[in-house]
Amino acid sequence: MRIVDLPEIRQLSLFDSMSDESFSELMNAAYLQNFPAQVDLLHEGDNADFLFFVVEGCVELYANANGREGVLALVRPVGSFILAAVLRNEVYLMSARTSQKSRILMIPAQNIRDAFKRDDAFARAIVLELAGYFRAVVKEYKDLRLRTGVERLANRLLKYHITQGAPGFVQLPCDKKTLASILGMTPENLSRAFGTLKPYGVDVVGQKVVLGDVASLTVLAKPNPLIDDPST
Amino acid sequence: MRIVDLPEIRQLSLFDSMSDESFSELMNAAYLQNFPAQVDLLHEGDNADFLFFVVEGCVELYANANGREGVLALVRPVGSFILAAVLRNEVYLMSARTSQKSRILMIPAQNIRDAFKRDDAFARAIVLELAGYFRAVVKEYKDLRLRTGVERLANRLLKYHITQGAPGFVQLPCDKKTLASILGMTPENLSRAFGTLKPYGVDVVGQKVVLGDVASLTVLAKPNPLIDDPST
DNA sequence: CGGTCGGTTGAAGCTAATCAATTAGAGTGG
DNA sequence: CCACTCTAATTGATTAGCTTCAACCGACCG
Repeated sequence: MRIVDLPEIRQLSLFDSMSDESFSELMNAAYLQNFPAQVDLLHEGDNADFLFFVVEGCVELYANANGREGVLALVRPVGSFILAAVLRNEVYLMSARTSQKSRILMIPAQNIRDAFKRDDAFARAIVLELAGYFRAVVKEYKDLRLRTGVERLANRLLKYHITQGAPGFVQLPCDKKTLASILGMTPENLSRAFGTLKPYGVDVVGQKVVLGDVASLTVLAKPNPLIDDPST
Repeated sequence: MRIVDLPEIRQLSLFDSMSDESFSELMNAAYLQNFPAQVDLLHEGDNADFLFFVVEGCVELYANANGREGVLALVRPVGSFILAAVLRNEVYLMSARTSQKSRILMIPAQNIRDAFKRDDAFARAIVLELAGYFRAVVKEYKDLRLRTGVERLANRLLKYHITQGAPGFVQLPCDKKTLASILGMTPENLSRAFGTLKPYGVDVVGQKVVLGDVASLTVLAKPNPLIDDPST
């Protein structure tokens, strides 16, 4: 948990143009810690004291209001979270908890802000990172605004299908309760949505899903690159 | 419509740390144009050829999918839009149209990207701008996920009430059809939501709203700084 | 006038959330 | 190996929230 030059961190687009000294300095101030599942790492409203990276495992970003809770995103290796709050030195807008046993890298926010002020290449890398984040949230927002629950599920399955690359097969990234929350619905509703998709060749066993008729599922889902493509 | 040193643009946090030469160069390449209401300025999926600023008037950002349309945001003077797409040199995720007669500043995307590469202060200003955008969308997303239509309307009214600073009075920023879409509901539903709020002292006449009992409206709305505060 | 447009109201239906009950699975300990 | 437990997941019944369709109202405008 000291001066670790984790190659997977060093090679992130955020850091790969950074000088060795600057990067070492950041890493010397950082903490690498293992957490069990279901540990709260930070809570919305807290001051942004650290920038986080998921090195291993999985983290849920979630939020509460009016007695309701919603999972906004899953972060998997190697992804960062709450960069915007750190840079603006404001409070977190989302809470974060480990959803599995996870290894988390924590960099003090002040060190990030110092590096941002000092290192021009780092500042530029942050721009592209933030712009990507921004576009990702806009897509999530459009997904929620413009689609029904069944459509969101269908498109999510097709997205996993493409990224996982196994023809006709999809592995869900989490339990169904969490998936439901990510998709903005209740577990009951997700269960019924899977039922609705059965005639389109979707068969679910635990976290494994068989897509028996991708063509007809695609007709139903009407995937839209401006919502579903991770790259655009 | 040539080399205009619009002071309101020059003083934006995006540009105020930029050198005079760089700023002039940007402005020399830019176009300042007047548009009537209901003109489409750009469409989602188009290449990001320009960065836009609303100098006067108002612009709606909206998106379509699955036969539905939703207004995602209103941009008023002096605000920019689609900065993320320009920086990443990708396609727009949202469409934009004038909702009133508007004066629009258009800066070619390539000039923005050049300035970003060349000017360190500009790159840093962009970071803070993008981080603010990101947080704004996250708030919109939470608003939609965690609140009912009536709650969204109540909180929006309270937000306008604060920003407009007139005790007990609110001026709606657009017609009700557009407001409904911004709030993620149908015009009919918005009309009924206003009806629901009547017992809480909300009286609507055209685009003017009287808040007769801010206290009880606040109890209903349960405003949350992590969703409603523009500053955080 | 008639026409259009923004807005409202009513009725019906759909989507999704809630509540309640049950089933299925994954450990645990005897 | 079998109960026992705990949780995830499903299913059914009900309700809430919202949309849709249709009719209607009033203001503004030719």
